[in-house]
Parts: sequence; structure tokens; C-alpha cells
Amino acid sequence: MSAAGFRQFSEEVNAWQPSLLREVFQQHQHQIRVKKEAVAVERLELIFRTALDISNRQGFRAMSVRDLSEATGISMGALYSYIDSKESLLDMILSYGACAAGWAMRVPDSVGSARERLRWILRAHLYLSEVMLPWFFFSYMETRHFSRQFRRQAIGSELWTEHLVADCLRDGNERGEFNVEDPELTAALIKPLLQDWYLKRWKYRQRDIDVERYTSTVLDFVEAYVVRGAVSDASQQHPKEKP
Amino acid sequence: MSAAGFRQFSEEVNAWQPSLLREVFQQHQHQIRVKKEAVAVERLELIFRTALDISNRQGFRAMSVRDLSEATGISMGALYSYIDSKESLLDMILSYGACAAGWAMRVPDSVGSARERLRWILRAHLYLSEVMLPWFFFSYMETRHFSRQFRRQAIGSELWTEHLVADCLRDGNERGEFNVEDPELTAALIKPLLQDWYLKRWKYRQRDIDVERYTSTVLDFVEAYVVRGAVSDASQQHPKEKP
DNA sequence: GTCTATATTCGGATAGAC
DNA sequence: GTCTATCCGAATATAGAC
Repeated sequence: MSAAGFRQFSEEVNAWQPSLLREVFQQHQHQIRVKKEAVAVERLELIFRTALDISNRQGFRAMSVRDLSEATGISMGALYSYIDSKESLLDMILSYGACAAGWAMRVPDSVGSARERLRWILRAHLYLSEVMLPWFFFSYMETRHFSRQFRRQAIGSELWTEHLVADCLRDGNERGEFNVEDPELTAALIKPLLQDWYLKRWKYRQRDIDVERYTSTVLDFVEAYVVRGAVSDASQQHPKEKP
Repeated sequence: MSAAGFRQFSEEVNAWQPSLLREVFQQHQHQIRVKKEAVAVERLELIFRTALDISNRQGFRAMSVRDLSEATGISMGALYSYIDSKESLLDMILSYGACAAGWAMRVPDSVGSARERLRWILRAHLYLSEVMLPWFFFSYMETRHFSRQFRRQAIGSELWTEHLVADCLRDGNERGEFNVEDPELTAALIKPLLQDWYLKRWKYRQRDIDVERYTSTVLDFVEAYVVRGAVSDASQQHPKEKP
């Protein structure tokens, strides 16, 4: 998956959505009484989208299945033939997003410089969270209410991104591109900069800051710290963003 | 309020707790049937502490008043003579924390350099959130479930800190201490670095990172960006932390 | 596959004895 | 001021007709 311009990234992800939904349907067939894939996938998309929307305003627990029924226009009875329980709805929503994220965040093998890889990772994370904003917000805010199993999963994915960044920083240190005293702690500090984009989306929307502007500012912010005092620092003090 | 060492800061805040509780009691007397201040203040402290604890694990909405009754050892009936309703409990908890925050974040007039003022603000915010961790976590996570009125209040206080930082950055630009292209956006990016401390406390505890270590890393991180290319940059490239 | 109607559980709030 | 017992509305989940 390339992370060049946001427009292109967004189109690539959206082109994948249908096959993601089919995968979720197949993985959860034992919880879904409806058998026709075409019908189910269409309904599931509506159910997930609506559930995320309501949950992100009121919280998942506060969303009654009745609310969901009314908002989707699907009756209580029918709804319960797509979901086994409210818990299994949560289950499906989570694996839906996790599938998408796992797929979109595959770092390409093209080595390149550590700096370029760092940019790729941060950019991909920000772009992905913009495309799947409701899911990212939901996942962050509801994690602590999950069952043990799901919570572990969510925390694991939080740490996974962090390790990806930390590895990149260590690599940059070795190559003389970066000069980072504590790569783990630095990676930990970079994470909330990525998360703020989907947690405070309302604020950035109000201020007319789009995802590309935010991304390039974060990259600047991070790079100022990580290249400070590095061997190849002088030549790249104020690098132009390469799209 | 000084923000020198964390220990000292913490003691100063804790010395104020009793009078804060008394103030909350007096402000909410119309919702509290119990009249003796001494009794009420002691019980309220227990109620708030326990409510924050349960809410931060399960969410405020998921915490039943029965849960709270059992955890505090106060019967349902007695509990309802301290709170008018679950909503008014929320009300009291919020003003309790807001009082404390408003009091502890008064920036001292001693001008000093912009850099020193920036340090003071960030440090005070981090230290305060460490002392009142449960309240900060609660306030962040539950804001979106609040009623219109409380939500405005919470958002206002989010923006207030941000403006404080933005002003400081603009001032630093004028003095030639900083070189920040967009003070508002930069302040917006600094905020999540402060918030991560109380949102992911478990992670930092696991890694044995204490509040002073975290604070000095954040200060380094932020300063690398804001002083980059500033007039007085050269002389202060790698400043030692002054306690 | 979808609907309406309902069984059952749970949580907020109160009454009234002590 | 504190307790026990209870009311009542709301939410999950299901039964059974179409």
C-alpha cells in the first residue's frame, strides 16, 4: 500500500472495503443466522456504520439495541438475526477494523533511509485513521470496556505501532540519520501525536486543518527532535516535504 | 503555586484538598441533605474517590449506584442523602476537579523568559495530572457523555490550556527565543503530549518512567522544535534542565 | 427473513422504620 | 443520618405469527 497522496491512499482503502466485509461475514457465520452473503454484507455495512456513529456520540454501552434498530430501520427481531448479542456486534466491529488496519499498515520492503521509513509509517497511520475515523475513535474510547480478550488485542495493536516506530528510530541512530537518546520513550511520545488526529477531529475541522497539513506539521515536529545533533543533520536542517 | 520538584508540588496540592472539599460541599448544599460539614466532607471524599475508581474501569454510565453503595459501604438510602441523583454526583465530581485545576494552574506573574514560562506551564500541567490522575482520566474519557453544559465547560478548559501555550509561543517568537511558524497548531500538538501522561499511565508505570523523567523528555521534545532556527538558538542548543 | 409482542433482568430512586 | 424493602421504567433477548 502506497502512502503518497491522501486522495490516492483513500481510494485504495475504499476499494478494499467490500472484500473486508465479506471476510468479516465469513469469519462470523456461526453468529449470523442470515445466510445470503449479498444481503448480509449490505446489512452489516449499514449496521456497523450506524453502530459506530451512535456509539461515538453516546458510548457503546449507552447505545441500546433499540436505538440501533430505529436508526438502521431494521426491526429488533431482524437485527438479532445478524448479531448474536450486543457483545458479538462489538466483536464483529473490532475485527472489521483490525482487518483493515492490518492490511493497510504493511510497510513496503523498499528499504530507503530511516527517515523515509519513519515518514511512511506516520503518514500511513494518519491517513488510515482519517479514512476509518469512526472506527479508530471507537476503538480508542471503548477499549477499557472490552472483555479481557479484546482489551489485550487492542493494547497489542497500540504497542505494535510503537515498536514499529521505535525500530525505525534505532535503525536511524545506527545509520547516523537520527540522534535519539531513548527510542522507546520517543516512540511512545510520537503515538499521541498520531492519535490526536482522530480524537480531536472536531477541533481540526473547525480550524480548517486537513490531514495533509496535519501530517506535514507532525513530521516536522518529530524530525526536529530526532535529527537534532545527528551526523547528517546539517544538510537536512529544514527539509522540504517530498510528496 | 511553584512547580519546582514534583514532591513539593504534590504536597502543596494535597494540603489544599480539605478546603477544596469544603468549598464543593458549600456550593452544592441544596443537593445534599446531610447538614454537618465534618461528616459530609469525609463521606464526600470517599464517594468521589470510589466513584472515580469504578468509573475509570467501567465508565460512569456503567457504574450503578448500587455498585457505588457496595464499594463505599454506604447504603443506597444514605448515599442518596449525599447526592440528589447520579447526575448531580457527576456535577460535584467535575466542579471538585475544576476547582483544583483552576487553583493549581495560576501562572505566577514573575515574567522570566518565554522558555521558562513554557516550562512552567507544561510542568505544572503534568504534575497536576499526576496528583489528580483519576480525575483527569475521568474528565477526558467521559466528556463526550456529559450534558451540553458540562461538555462546553470541559472543552473550554481544554482550549484554555492551549491558548496559554499558544500565547507563550507567540511571545517567544517576538523575543527571538522561539521560531514557531504556527503557534496555534503547535500548541494543539503539545496538548496530547501532556494528556498521554494520564491517559496511558499504565504503560509508563510498566516501564518505570516517573513524572519527572516524562516531563523532562517532553520539554526536550517540544523545545527542539520551537527553538529550531531561532535567534538565540545556538547558545542553548542542548540546555541542561534547571530545577 | 422480517415483524410484533413479551419475558426477564437490572438500575435509579424513594418510603418509612429506626 | 442510616438502613431495608420496594416501585417503576428501560434494556436485552426471544417467541412465534406472517
